[in-house]
Amino acid sequence: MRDDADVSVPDGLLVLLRDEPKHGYQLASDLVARTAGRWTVNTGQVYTTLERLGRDGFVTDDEPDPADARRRRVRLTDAGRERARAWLAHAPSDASPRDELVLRVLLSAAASPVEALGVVDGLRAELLDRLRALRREQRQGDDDLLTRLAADAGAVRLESDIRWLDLSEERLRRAPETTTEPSEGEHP
Amino acid sequence: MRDDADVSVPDGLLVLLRDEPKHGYQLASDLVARTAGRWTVNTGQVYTTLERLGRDGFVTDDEPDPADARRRRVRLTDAGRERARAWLAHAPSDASPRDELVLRVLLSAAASPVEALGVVDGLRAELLDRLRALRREQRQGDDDLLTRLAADAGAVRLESDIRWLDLSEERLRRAPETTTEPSEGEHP
DNA sequence: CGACACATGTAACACGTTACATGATTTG
DNA sequence: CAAATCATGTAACGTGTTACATGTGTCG
Repeated sequence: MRDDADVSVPDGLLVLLRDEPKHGYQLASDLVARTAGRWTVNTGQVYTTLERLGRDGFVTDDEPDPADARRRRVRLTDAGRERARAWLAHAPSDASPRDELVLRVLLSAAASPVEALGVVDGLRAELLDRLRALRREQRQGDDDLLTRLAADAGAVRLESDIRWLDLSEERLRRAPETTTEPSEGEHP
Repeated sequence: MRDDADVSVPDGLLVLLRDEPKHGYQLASDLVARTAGRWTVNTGQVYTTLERLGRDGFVTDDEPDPADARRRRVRLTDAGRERARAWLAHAPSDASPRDELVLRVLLSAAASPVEALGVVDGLRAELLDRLRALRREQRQGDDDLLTRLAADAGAVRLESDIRWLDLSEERLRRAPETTTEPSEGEHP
């Protein structure tokens, strides 16, 4: 079960553990470091997640270092290593069925295409603002590969969301007939 | 609290309730109908969500229809109507910090840019396959505004993900020095 | 010493998913 | 009548978030 689920923290931790056994606190800071600060986790969550990963056989406790019993290192099992590999290899299954932005437009378009045009306008204005702000920041050219990759992702995502809103506006204008359809059939 | 959270089901239900008071089962089917089948909810979840929305003052029970006591209609409060309006008006806060695809590339790039190139290749191949499949389906031209909007969203998203992977590949090729940095400073 | 980073947890809650349990009503 | 649909729920679990509680080590 949970074959096609795309879950972040557990899989992220497993990927980090491929290097070497680590302890919880280190995993939390590595996660921040390796995502250019994009991804922060509450340290506590790391421990509960590790506990579940242990229960499910993806990690085990490493032999404790007698000189430093304070830290509890955890290492990958074979199953854990395989899961990390598979997670890296396969794209998230979801081709945006449940995208928050899309939902807003679809739900308002179903009720009233005219209202939906207003919603599209508002959303696009907001996204354009964000894109401008992001471009301003990026002009500083603060290096670091990871930071650049993440910044690219943000910009590309914003651009494509805006492009989709443009497309949607066109479609909404073109077919604004009575696609209203308030509910079902007034109920039996 | 929960000011900037972007949650789907509760807000989606509130939007659907703007039309008129509805009961749980109807909300579940409306949700499917109004998202062109992209968004399905288990009926049970609707009821637990409605209970929480009621507790938080966003919906209340409508006066029961004595002729049809079987169905329990729920209607928006003023707070609920305002929350629905605000949800429609504002874009999801998150400019992709926690995007599943981005995470895969960042985490593998942090460990080894060379490995990351392989990851990028694999992910792109998969996304290209999906895009081709989606294009094949779309060629049928099965009308319906909502379906088209959702299909556009899927295609635009896939295209932009692929574009980002292209960009990332370039960056990874350009700076493949020793960005390895296994962990921190070998711990104190 | 006192502040701060290191390190490991627990508790409570929100949200989402799957799987059931239980009936009433409609319709073939 | 039997099956499908309508309708309302509960249970168990996974995941994520925030907020604490509790210590140890280091360093100014």
